[in-house]
Amino acid sequence: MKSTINDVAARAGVSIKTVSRVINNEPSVRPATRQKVMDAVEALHYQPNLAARNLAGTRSYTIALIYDNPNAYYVIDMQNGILEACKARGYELLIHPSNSKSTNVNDELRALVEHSKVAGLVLTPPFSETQSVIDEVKKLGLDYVRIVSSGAAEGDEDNCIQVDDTAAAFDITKHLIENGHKRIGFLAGGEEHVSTHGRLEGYKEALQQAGISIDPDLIIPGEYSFDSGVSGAKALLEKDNPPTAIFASNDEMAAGALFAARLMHIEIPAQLSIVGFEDSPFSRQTWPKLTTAHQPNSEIAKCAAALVLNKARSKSASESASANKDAGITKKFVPELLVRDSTGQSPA
Amino acid sequence: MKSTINDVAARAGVSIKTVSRVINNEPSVRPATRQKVMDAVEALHYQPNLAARNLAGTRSYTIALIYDNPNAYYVIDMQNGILEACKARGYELLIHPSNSKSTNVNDELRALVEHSKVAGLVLTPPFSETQSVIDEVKKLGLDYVRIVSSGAAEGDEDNCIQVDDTAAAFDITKHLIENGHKRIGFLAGGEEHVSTHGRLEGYKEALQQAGISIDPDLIIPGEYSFDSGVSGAKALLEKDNPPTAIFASNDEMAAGALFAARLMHIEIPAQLSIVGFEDSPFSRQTWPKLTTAHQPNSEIAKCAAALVLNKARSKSASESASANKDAGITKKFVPELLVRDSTGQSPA
DNA sequence: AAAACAAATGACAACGCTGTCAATTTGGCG
DNA sequence: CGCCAAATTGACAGCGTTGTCATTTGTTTT
Repeated sequence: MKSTINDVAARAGVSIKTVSRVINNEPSVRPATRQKVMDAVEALHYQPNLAARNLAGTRSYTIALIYDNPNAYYVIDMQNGILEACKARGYELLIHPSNSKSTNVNDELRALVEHSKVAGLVLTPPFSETQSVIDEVKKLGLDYVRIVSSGAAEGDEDNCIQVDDTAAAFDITKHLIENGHKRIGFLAGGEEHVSTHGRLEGYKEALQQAGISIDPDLIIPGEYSFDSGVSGAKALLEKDNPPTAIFASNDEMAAGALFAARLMHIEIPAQLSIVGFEDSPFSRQTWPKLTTAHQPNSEIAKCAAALVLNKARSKSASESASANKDAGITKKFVPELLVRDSTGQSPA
Repeated sequence: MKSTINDVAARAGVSIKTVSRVINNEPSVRPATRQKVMDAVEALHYQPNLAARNLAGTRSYTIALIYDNPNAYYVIDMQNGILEACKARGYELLIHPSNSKSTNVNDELRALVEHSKVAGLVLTPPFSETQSVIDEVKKLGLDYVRIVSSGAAEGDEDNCIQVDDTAAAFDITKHLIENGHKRIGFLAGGEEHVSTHGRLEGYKEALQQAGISIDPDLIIPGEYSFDSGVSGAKALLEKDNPPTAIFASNDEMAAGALFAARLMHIEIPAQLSIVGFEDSPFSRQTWPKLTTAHQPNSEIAKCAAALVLNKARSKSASESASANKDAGITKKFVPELLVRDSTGQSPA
């Protein structure tokens, strides 16, 4: 049967409290004793019982992921990353999908906290960028980490994992410019996302640096959806002086743009280059495969979770090495350019 | 602060044990007493503490979802459905993604059960259709529900939620036939999935019933992927006597088929009809939108979870109404034909 | 070498609930 | 009315941890 802390204590010849100290990495345990205990833990394959810990302790061993995102790929990636971090530290994950339209997120948050003791929260866009949600989380006194587009980190950098959309968009645009493109269309994502603005910013910066003037006519507002990509690209391509390249704000839109181009019998990439953003499976389910910026969602989530876990832990009175605590946690990601088959030289 | 069972007991003027009886729906509580307690529960917004329950009780209030499926849409749908059922009954969900290639699922199962007391399991394809996994689950004495294609339910119907792929495939094919199609290509999914065979079966039955002979040349083996859809459709359309309609075994393949057709400048649905299966977001991200069979994954998952929860509960010694226990749980689903824009009259 | 202090360890009571079993109440019946 | 079985209720001991605080052991200091 499963072994308990008593078994370990007996085997190591110490009290259960000492075992508790060792497995919680508390100070005031002699190295020799610590070793004895760890050996016993090893031998018995001991794993602390989560229910007991949650019940007895002041701190909890559960974190929650709150999301409201229609993009299944994104959610799954996030989840997997967080799960990985949790598993490594013996925490449990509570999944909480939420619909910001039909329910009041703040109420849900409160209920969540009251019902299950939760150690911390991982917030993803759009919640992570919504002030009222952030305020509520703070009010509840919860540890949290927000996964946000760089612009939304403000004075809260300690609690953010940032994605530098601007830098990545800059790189993508630069790639197009280096391929001789001078007229580059931009399909913007939803206004409410901070990333939308960041990506546009990067696009503009790259053009400016290359001395190419910005043509507002080539910037089409839209949403992060396939349909929006289709209509945006159409609008662009039906112009008198159409662009030779299109920067779609995400892969889904790029797929739509690709489709629109195909409908108009435009060859990709010979006559038109198209880029996406995110490196979601979408970008591999098109023909040709999309040039895009790889956004390591799973890794991002893993870092976010690790950060929350550290926060929760450091609250517990005694903490040994709080110095290099956050070692190995990247707090700022720059999606990397991934050149595939949808971009090429500008047709002169 | 959060109220406990003691608060409720005090307010209702009974012992905590009686409160426990009421919230667990145990018999032997006088209606009047029950009411008093329920009023107190109501007034105090009492919610039983999960950690305490898990620790104290013999049964657990956690079920697990084990999956190994690359289709993010599918997984999210499943998850949401299960989560809904869990929330309704006060259970918690443990998510366990697994990779059958890199790890041994059976070991993972064992670890899962030993570590966290788990009340039951929801298994999805391909695990739900893998004998060795099923055997292990049984050996561990776990309650489980398998979500399977009808063919795989065998003598285990009590533990299965079935999806009748054959019936749905029959309906889809019939729809094509009714539109005058006589040469219908079939793009098959992965051999290892039971659904693949079921769908092919339905296709054949419909043809036979319509008196159309089955042309093996029109049945192309493949996988449930976009690329497979592209190449399969190409193979079909490059034939001397190409089909006028293509039945792709899922939406992803259908999207691929659509793309291949587009590349060959074939108009959809004027020159060629294409159908998918599943009604995943894929089917709405194509142009034209796909005719498909709606597979209510979220609902299926919800039923599966409800069933597991019932199993787990009925084990607990005292159960009042075990008669109509499974009321409202559908155990067999037939995906429903959804006619959209990718199918039309056969040219000719 | 003893006193004084700090570090390491342990005993024991929670945590909020369920399970067991004993105590009490109820209702039916002679 | 009183007695007995059945139905209802309650007292209390865990479940496997952590937190508190007392105790023991080790290390300085003088």
